[in-house]
Amino acid sequence: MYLPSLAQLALGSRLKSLSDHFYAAVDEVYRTCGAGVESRWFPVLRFLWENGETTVSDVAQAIGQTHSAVSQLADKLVDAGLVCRKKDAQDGRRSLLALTEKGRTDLSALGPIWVAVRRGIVKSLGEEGLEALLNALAATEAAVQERSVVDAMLAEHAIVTKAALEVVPYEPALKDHFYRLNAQWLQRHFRIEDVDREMLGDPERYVLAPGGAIFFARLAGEVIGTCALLQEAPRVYELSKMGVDETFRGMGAGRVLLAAAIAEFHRRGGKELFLESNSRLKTALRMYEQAGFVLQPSVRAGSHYERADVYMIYQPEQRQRAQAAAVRS
Amino acid sequence: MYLPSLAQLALGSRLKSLSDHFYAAVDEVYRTCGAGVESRWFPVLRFLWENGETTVSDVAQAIGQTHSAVSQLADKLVDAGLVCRKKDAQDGRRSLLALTEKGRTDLSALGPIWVAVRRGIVKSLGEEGLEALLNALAATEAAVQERSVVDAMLAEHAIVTKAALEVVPYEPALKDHFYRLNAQWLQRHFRIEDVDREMLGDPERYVLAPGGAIFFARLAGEVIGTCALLQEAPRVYELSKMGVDETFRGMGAGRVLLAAAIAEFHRRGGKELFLESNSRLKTALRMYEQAGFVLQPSVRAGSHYERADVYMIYQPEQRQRAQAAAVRS
DNA sequence: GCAAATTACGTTAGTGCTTACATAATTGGT
DNA sequence: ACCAATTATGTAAGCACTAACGTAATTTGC
Repeated sequence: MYLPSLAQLALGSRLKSLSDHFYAAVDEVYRTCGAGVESRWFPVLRFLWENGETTVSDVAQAIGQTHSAVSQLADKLVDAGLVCRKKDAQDGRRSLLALTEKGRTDLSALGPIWVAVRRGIVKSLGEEGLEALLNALAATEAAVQERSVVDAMLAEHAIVTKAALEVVPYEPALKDHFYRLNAQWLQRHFRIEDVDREMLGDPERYVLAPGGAIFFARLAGEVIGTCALLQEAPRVYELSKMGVDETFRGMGAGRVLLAAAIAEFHRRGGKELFLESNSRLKTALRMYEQAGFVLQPSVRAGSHYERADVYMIYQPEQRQRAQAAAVRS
Repeated sequence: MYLPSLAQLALGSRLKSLSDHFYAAVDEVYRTCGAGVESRWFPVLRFLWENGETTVSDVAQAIGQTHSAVSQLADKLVDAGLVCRKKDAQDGRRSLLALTEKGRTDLSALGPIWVAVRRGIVKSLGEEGLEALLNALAATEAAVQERSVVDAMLAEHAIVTKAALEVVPYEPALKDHFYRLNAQWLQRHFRIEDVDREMLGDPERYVLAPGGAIFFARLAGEVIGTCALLQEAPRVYELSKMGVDETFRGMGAGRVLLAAAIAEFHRRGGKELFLESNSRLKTALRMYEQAGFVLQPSVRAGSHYERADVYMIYQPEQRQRAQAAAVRS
């Protein structure tokens, strides 16, 4: 399942999907139990049952839909013989909805089914699971009700766009981010190998001490990406451990981190810069290419990683030549 | 807001409503930020962005929708210039979807907005609130995925319909049900008078101690109805405080409770049993009649209740005579 | 007391998705 | 090698809902 990995970003889709599942589930129960109703009728029917004669708008207001929706649904319920429409004597604009005798008896007969629905949900989600869901829903409904979500998003957008993307060198306070940001893509696409765990857990010892460097990208206070430059041998460096938080991709963090690492490589007078990666990481590979890395025909001899099936070397002149050739053709 | 009060029973509607709210919120943000995309496109676009060229079915599978939905959405994305369709060379049936150059650059530009969306949701729901929501969603998705919800509901339905309706006498653990079940119909049709509140709040003192009895109807573990027998004077009893949970009406709970109370009246050697009620409670009155109560021409003198406008006495012989007369005519 | 604004509702057109069906390409069993 | 099943996709029809509009009734402001 892919959607859950998008977390907050696809809430609408996930909620919709769940909603459809529940409607379908209840409809199936109604059908197999021979009840002549549909799950989407429930809020209206139940409201009428509890409140007696009510206007269309009142129902709409109560169940959080438009009056049109209620009006159209009422048509169906009238067709099904469950509800009747009356004109309000006091106010000629109003149309009063009420259960018919048949509606009332049919709903009474639905009792056991509703009980089964309720208990079935409890059973399959668990007492606490259901409790948690209902609480979360109630809280979310409250937040959404007063537009606070939209406002918060727009406010954050102002903050984020105003904030500059900055690259900062390693400092001990950022140590955990080094692990977190790399674990994210490793777990998603591969698995964390022992050699990763060592280095990610103690970057000062395995990266900085041997003459390497680490950079972090920070945006509006959030650490959203990292990248390491490892010293493999005198004047030979490896670009590695590049990770950008999934939810912050596409903001150029990778590019600026890469640029910072390359600048550092030059600053230290390096003469060879390479990287190992995996062919699955398409976006990353494209970015490496654009930065001046050139794909080598074979894997680097004696790689540290199982997952390495791509070997690139930083050769900006050669890349420019290749690009020029592509344009000419 | 009415829906939340329905808790589990209207999950579909509540989730749908929330889903729409989120879609609308994100769309509003996109619009005010001038992004040329719609919130519903997000899962597809994001998936293509992360995975490059993919088939329609793969996308559909990943985002949990039908291939038709993806196919139709792809049409729109092609119209918008964000996506292109290619035929797969290996497999002529397949239609490969991929971001166009424009699509890729547009999505890159969307980064800050996605960040804002994410952070906005965090801000307005709170760190823990969001965490709770996401966890609950994930758990629910898992449960729903494997049909366990439908199966559980059907299983419960079998249990509920097969379960015998049992009547049990009062015990302290059931005290709160006495209040709950009576408050339900009182609030619906009348209001809770002070005399009610006293008795419902402390049945041991006001019902049992003066020589009365209370019964509960239980179905598959759930307490769904109650009924009290009050001792008015030596050998004179009042039937009162009969309440059946609205969602369990029509299952015969009222009838068995009534029978239990009458049996208890006989067991105690009572010689007069009466009740006071209200003419609005049509179904209840019909039930009383069938059990042997006979409507009296006037209200009982010195009634405790404002709402009493019906006075009935338990006279089974007389009722039989009346019935016989009705048959003869 | 009467026009203007508001309210209540129904209707229409449109959207996003589904199911059902149609079609073309591929795979598999014999 | 060939016909039947399967797979991948597109298309059509339908459903639930919304937004937008129209109409009738009521309220408000002067």
